[in-house]
Amino acid sequence: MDESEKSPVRAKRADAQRNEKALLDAAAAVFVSSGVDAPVREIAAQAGVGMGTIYRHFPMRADLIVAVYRHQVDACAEAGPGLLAESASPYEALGRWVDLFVDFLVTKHGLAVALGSNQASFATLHDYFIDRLVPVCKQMLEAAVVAGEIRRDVGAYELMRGIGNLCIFADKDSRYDARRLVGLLVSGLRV
Amino acid sequence: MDESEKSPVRAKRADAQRNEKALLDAAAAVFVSSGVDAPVREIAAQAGVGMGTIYRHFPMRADLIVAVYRHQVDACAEAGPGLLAESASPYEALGRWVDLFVDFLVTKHGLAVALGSNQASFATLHDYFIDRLVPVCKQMLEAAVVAGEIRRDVGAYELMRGIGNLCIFADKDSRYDARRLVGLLVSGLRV
DNA sequence: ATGAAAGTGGAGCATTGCTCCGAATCAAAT
DNA sequence: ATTTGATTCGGAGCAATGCTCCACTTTCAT
Repeated sequence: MDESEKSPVRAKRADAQRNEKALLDAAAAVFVSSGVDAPVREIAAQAGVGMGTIYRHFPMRADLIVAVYRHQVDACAEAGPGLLAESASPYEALGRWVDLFVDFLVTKHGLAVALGSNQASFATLHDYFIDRLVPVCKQMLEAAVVAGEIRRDVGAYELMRGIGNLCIFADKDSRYDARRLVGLLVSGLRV
Repeated sequence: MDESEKSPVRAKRADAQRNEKALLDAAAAVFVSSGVDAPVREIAAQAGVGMGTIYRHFPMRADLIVAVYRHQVDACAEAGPGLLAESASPYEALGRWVDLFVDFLVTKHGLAVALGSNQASFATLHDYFIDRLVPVCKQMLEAAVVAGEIRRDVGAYELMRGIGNLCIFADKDSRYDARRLVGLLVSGLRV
């Protein structure tokens, strides 16, 4: 996967590359302060570009969100096999992996909502999370089933959606602890 | 609590009463077809009144939502003690009561989101649900704890919020079954 | 019947998502 | 260095929506 030389198409213009970088940085900053549902204008202003430029580089809001969080999602996905290998049991590995995911989600204001929403503008985001994380989750789930630790009738997709949902608005209410409830949900998996 | 005769203040004008009724009916209909987050203009149009009239009767969106669903929430709250009395165990009663709540929530498009959101405009809604349902839930939870059926470290408020969250977007994705996941969450309560 | 109080309607402002196209910029060719 | 065609940019402008404000209308006690 070499990004630097694509023979068929001409490389992107220098200013376009600069702007894309600026946009990514700006979005990351704004997402932290105002959540992933911050106004497009705010991100554009922070990056010092016009709105047209945002839509040119990231046609849908989800494209920008994915670009900003891709690394962290990948890291979470890649942590799965390691946990499975080094944990005392598949169930324990699953629990630790889920904690990773929850910690990621609850610190990204508004991300869990966007994830659950089936709006067309968020399709890319939804799909990226699903494509990347569901297979890992599925693997851990199956290992735990084989080990006889959990029930076999819960799918990885459904579990991930449930965890995502439990993280919605978790940052807005001090009386609500998403980690604790996700823990409850996961212990509900036990045979 | 007699609504029909309030001595000190003059009774509401006849046209105002008519409009309030029309608004309630219109809102109920629109909530079914377009969800509780339907545009205010749509509800006004359906009721055949101006927008000013909506805001006069129901200053915040939550007021209208509460007015529409008050009966059903009350019914759910009142079903609690009966279930506790007639079920084989407190835990079973809790499970059945939670099913009632979930069935109510998943059929009201967008309600679960509004419930979880801590926006000021939804404060009344949030508070009404909490005031009405948390005490009932707490009672069942405590009974189940006393019976030694569930762990004692989960609060009623947190559980209700978790259930509400699991119902978010439940109507938008056929691969996701809120009832099943709530069931999982509740079985996670077991000691 | 009448006038004050209560209620109404919808124009209008603010916010936000998104499109569109003339202007600005870039890079290849000369 | 200049030209020139392609690429990219910027932000005005449109549409949707929440909410306010107040001149006008309706009701009702007198």
